[in-house]
Amino acid sequence: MREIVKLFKALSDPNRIRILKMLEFRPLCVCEITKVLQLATSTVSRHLSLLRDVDLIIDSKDGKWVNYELNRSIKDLDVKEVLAIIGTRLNDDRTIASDLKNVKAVDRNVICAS
Amino acid sequence: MREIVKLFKALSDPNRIRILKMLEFRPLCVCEITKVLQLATSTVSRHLSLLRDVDLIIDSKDGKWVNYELNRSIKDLDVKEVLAIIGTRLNDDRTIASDLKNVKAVDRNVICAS
DNA sequence: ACTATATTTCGCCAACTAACTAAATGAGAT
DNA sequence: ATCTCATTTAGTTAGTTGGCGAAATATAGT
Repeated sequence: MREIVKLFKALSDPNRIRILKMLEFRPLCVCEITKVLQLATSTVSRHLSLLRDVDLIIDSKDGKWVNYELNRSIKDLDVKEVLAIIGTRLNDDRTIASDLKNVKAVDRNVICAS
Repeated sequence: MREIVKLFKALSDPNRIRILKMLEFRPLCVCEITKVLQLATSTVSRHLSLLRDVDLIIDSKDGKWVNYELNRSIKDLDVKEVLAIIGTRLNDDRTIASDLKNVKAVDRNVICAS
């Protein structure tokens, strides 16, 4: 019970949904996500650790960057299905579409530390 | 976006999940749910109106009672799928199992106004 | 070792949530 | 009309959440 509630809680924030939809396109580092969402880095980091806590995403170090990506190999059925729901939805949402455009344009080597 | 976030928010509370699982068994009035959850009536009423707001449940008047039941004829795909997820989960959860037992034993004519 | 950059953690504040009690509303029974 | 009971709404309070900036941590390059 506690787990599934935690999962839904993780999904009940627009910025976290935006992050998941961005990660559908490709793995991203914190600063790239920060750039698109226009939030403080610390805020984005907090959102990401929340999403990781419920296994929706996984992280891996890459030099000074931390890459976050959707956890596509998850075994947990709840997470799997919820991720599938998110995947098929919101593609015509204004914000989501705009985010996708921004993600495609973003390059961590150019954008971070600016 | 706002809608799907609202839907997940509605599901991110243990008492609301318990209500949904109880309603899987049969339609219930507010006082029956109140009895099982052991919360103030007003609190339960608020939870129910929240679930109704996102179309997870529907209500119908029956004399002095208001019956709440799962909205099984919903068209919205998100709501439909999420309801299906809830439906196949949590049946072995302690609290949920106990709630089911209590719901089966509850009778509005005996229990309400006690 | 020192600097620069990326990320995380901490402490704070404003907004929201879930609980309660009390008051208001609605509908059946006397 | 009045009474009773089920439910909803309003007002209050404690706890949670999401935002920020500052400080701490980690890693790469000089």
